Amino acid sequence: MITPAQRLELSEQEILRRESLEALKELGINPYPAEKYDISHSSTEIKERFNDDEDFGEVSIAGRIMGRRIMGKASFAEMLDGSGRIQLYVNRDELCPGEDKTLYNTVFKKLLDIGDFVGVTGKVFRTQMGEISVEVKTLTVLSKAIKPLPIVKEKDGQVYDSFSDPELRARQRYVDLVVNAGVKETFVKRTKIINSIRSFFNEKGYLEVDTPVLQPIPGGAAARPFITHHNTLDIPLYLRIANELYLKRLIVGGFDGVYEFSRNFRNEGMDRTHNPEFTAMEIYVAYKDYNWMMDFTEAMLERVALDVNGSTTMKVGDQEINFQRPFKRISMIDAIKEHTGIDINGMDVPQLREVCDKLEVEIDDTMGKGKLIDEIFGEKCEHTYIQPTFITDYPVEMSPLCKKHREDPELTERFELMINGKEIANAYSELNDPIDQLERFQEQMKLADKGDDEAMFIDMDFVRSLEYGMPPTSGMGIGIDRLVMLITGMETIQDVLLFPQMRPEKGAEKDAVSKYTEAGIPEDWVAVIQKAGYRTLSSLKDAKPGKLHQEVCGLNKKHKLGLTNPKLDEVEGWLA
RNA sequence: GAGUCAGUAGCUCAGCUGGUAGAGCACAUCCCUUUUAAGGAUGGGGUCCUGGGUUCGAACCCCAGCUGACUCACCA
Repeated sequence: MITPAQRLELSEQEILRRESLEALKELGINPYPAEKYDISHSSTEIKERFNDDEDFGEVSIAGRIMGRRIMGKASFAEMLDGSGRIQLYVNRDELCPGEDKTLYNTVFKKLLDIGDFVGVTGKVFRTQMGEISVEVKTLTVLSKAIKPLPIVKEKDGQVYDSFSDPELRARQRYVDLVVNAGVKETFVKRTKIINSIRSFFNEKGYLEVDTPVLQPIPGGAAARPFITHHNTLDIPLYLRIANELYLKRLIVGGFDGVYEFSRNFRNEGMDRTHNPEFTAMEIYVAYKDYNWMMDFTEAMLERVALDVNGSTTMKVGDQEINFQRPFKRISMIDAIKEHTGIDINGMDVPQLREVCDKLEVEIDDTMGKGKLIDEIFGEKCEHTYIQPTFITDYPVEMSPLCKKHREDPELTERFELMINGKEIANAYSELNDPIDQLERFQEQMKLADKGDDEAMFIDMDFVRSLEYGMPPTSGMGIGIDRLVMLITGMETIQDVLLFPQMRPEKGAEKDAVSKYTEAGIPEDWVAVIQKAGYRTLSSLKDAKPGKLHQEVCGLNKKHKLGLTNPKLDEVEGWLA
């Protein structure tokens, strides 16, 4: 039954659907049956395998009704299953060969709606318009939708009435996935990308591992962590900002190659490229250096492009990006020289500040040498690298976990991979000198004291592990969400996350029904009073009895609530 | 955190200089032949984000707030 309170809260269409739901039950049809429904084909299988010269035979398919075109005793409907859409042809006398035409006239034409799940069996054929369709012999209601879906129609690539509000799309991803073509495909691709990377690593014999998400010291990156608390231990714990230090401990422990797809958490801003939780993949391989890792990374990405797109080239916006090996390699200092004509090699902090002023690069007083160079690069060079390019040899101050360059102690053996003007991967010859590592951590602490709230914490257990000896190792990290954005051509991280973080939905505040009844207002009328705008008991204080009386009587009539209107003096009593 | 713009029917959006709230799709009723973003006719559906203010009169103007989008700054 639909209660008066529901009648007030639901839209007309929702009420109609609930009434259809009741009507189905009265006909003895369970709108939410428990039994499984056997499916013989997916819609795409049917469309792929249908051949006009052969009898396809009977099929059994199930999915959502996404559109209906009803014409007397014959109708067409569109069914959406997990693989795509297929047209159904529903003929009254095929579906109901006997005298009783209820299933067609009442159930199909009146009680079913767009969004409902049904299963059908029937024969595959091609209509006069040339569309491969299923002629429905049996129809089973599998699940009734009591909320109408947005209707999105499409013809020749032109989309009509698209469900486009970015907030609603992300908040109600289930609706987005159902009605917007291509959304599913993005997420299928995401999984394909991850699977491709995983098989590439597994084929090389590297081991996928799990390391702690709850960490006593949030290490391995410079970022503000989420803090939580463990009751039994009575200690603070942090959600991981990176898994690097744990993977390196495993290299100390004797694994030759380990990797992890790591959900990381950073308590920082949110925008089109940042979500509080995101996925990074990190891999560490013993006895390798960053030159080897560049070759390896190239091979991995070429493989991913081939696995996912079937080609090493892909269009991103106006650009065509080529993942064919080898990628361009250039040192950071050379990149800056190339784009600004200035050779910063060997410059000290005052000189670098001068360069920044000259290039109109914004800086502040807390910035050290590494940060200054990074600013110049970020401002003048980064965005120009459209084709995959390795930028190598970063300043030592920026890379506290990275080994110093074999030829220049001012630099580190680090590379970042730029594609389409953005950083996609980051890799080092890992620092395995425990004494150097401790000093670098201490440098970070000094930065923290200077006000850099992203400087790293010191993880003494990690330093201890290095003291036991870590083989020369190269590690690489890749931002999976951003890689997926690149490969799927999506412009925001929200488009490649199924459930991006959102501000909580806030319903308008309302007092509980009991608060009203305690004040002597009959329960039946509470929802009506709230609908009239008096959502809290206190807001009712200033109400004029005459006006309130008219309002509630009006709502009773308008929404066909079937309540007996109160007398004016009764309403006065509510306000007393 | 700053700036710009937006919030009107279930969805997408009009709404002029302040003067009775609109369209398409969806929905309902009726008609109907294998139709295809089906068609025809008729109809129902609104807290114009919220609260103040100005005004004879506010969806529209002013102020405050809420929510969102975009741009910028920081982080991946």
